[in-house]
Amino acid sequence: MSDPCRHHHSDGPPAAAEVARAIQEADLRLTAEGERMTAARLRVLELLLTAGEPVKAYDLIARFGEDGQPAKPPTVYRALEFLERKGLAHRIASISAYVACTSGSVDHAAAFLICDCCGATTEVSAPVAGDLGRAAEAAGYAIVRTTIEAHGRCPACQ
Amino acid sequence: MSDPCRHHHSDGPPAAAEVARAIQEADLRLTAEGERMTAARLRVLELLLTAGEPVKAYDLIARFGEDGQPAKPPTVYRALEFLERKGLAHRIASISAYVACTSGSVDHAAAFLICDCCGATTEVSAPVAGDLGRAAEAAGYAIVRTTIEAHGRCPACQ
DNA sequence: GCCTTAGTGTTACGAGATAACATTACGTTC
DNA sequence: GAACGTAATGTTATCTCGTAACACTAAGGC
Repeated sequence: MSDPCRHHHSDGPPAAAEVARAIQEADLRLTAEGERMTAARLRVLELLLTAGEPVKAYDLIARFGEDGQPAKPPTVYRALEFLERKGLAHRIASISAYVACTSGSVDHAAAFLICDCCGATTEVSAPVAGDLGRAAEAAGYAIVRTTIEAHGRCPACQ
Repeated sequence: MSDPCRHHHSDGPPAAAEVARAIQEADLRLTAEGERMTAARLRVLELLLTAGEPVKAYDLIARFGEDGQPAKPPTVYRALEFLERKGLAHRIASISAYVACTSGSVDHAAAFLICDCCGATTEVSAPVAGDLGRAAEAAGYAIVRTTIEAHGRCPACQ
């Protein structure tokens, strides 16, 4: 947010019911895959979902304890690593922040539109077969994962 | 480099003559734009060009002095900020590293193919009018800058 | 019950980046 | 060519981000 505006007009955090539903869905899926939704993972996912926008790791650490007690960094970083591996969260490298995944598909390449004004972030699907895929093919690269982030202004901030 | 291979087979650092030519070119262009190619900026650009691949900021700091004396962090970070602003270098967010620009065009969006095996990095032009541009348009975003990085294996490492 | 493995707790530290302020070099104007 | 304003640098300190290492605990398989 190089030039942040004061008027905050994101869609706002999702309702508690939506968060609960997303968590339940994630829980089911993990169980089906033989993975464990532990307390720490659940808490971090909950924080990400509730925020509804990218959150810094140390903000998660600070908000971790229900009683205001912060977590130890490894606790949160481990949970993030797991959630990312499972496609439930993404790291946004250009701002060193993390966001809950809003895409339905499990194994997907993500791309992000990030508003430098209000911080709103939109996840869009990243078709690997597109421009970047063609460039990679031309160069003979075998792509494993991508980081695609566009910064600018959202409709409301223009 | 999550699974680094031992066989190092990048193109190797560019010849001294090439580095010298690139520096001279940059120098001319900056002067024409009324900018100053100061000692610190020159040194950082030289280090980036000589490396021929992404370099961590603290490696630049360590190598900064000709006599082995490190620089102070702000010295290098300021030079990097300047070089990036002038299109002479790029930051690669997904690995927190910096690389000299290998594209001829001055004001360009860059994309990178990064080999997780040998570290070789190829800069390709990032057509903003492509997939990402369409997604942004559909969402009503006005894009200012992009971070596009693909990780995988280069031809030699496959 | 015993064993293996996945996950967590804790301490400490390494790496990445910048804030703040004093000082110096540069080009311009008169 | 002295005075001034601005760009760039020097310096110190600190802040943020992320992980190594090791001890411990919980969960599931046999």
